Amino acid sequence: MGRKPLKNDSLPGSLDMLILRTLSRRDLHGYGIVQFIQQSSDNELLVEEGSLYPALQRLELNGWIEGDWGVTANNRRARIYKITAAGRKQLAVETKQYAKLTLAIARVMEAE
Amino acid sequence: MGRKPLKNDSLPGSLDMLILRTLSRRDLHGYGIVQFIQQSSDNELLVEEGSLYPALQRLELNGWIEGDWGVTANNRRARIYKITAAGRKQLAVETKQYAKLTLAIARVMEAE
DNA sequence: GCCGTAAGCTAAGAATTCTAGGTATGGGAC
DNA sequence: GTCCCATACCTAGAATTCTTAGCTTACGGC
Repeated sequence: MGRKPLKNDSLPGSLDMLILRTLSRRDLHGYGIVQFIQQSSDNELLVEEGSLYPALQRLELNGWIEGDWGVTANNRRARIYKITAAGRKQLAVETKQYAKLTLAIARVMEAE
Repeated sequence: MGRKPLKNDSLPGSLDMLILRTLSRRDLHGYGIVQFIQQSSDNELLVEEGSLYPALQRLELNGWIEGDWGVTANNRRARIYKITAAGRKQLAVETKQYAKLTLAIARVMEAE
């Protein structure tokens, strides 16, 4: 099927929320975050690594996530990220904001 | 109430769709498009003029809308835009894409 | 030993938005 | 008549985010 995955440039600004939400479930490394988002979106969302790593740095700078070097299940060296308390608050804020925004857009799209 | 309108930087990429959708209902000038989006979104979406006019130029360059100088109901000189056939096709494409994207995001947000 | 894959990273460019200005003019208040 | 507000258009520059297109390291199977 012609199911090209959507790049996230269709909707910038949602990447932070997706990462925070992913980490709110379990600690994970960058590569794993990409895979989780891809799989849980039914292979429709593709996060480029060139978007991901800068995003992780952004989030860490803001104190919303914390990364430490560790080892994955496959015995690979990786930077394991976990969400902070501030990150959970931020996730709540962004989730709410996103809902408001998509509702507003839906209103415009459906107006007479 | 503290109802600050959302700027559209929360969701870039949706502006073109909103403009096309607005013009798919009636011909309108830029200022009127801003007002329509604001009102139909219940005052939650605020399109800055610095975003709008470049967007209109983009859309016209792509052949999705056409503008002509005219006069508004208030006897003001204004550039009246109308959507083209290609613009309607593009609107359909973007609407579909947007639905796909928000569905994919919802899946990630709700995954276990 | 080789190679594919997991895993991390960066630089340069493209695209879109905001900020913060500017211009022009119609109509109402005075 | 003059002033001012709202309507209406526009642009330049900065900021942000994303993509493209690379590079690097190291595990484990063959």
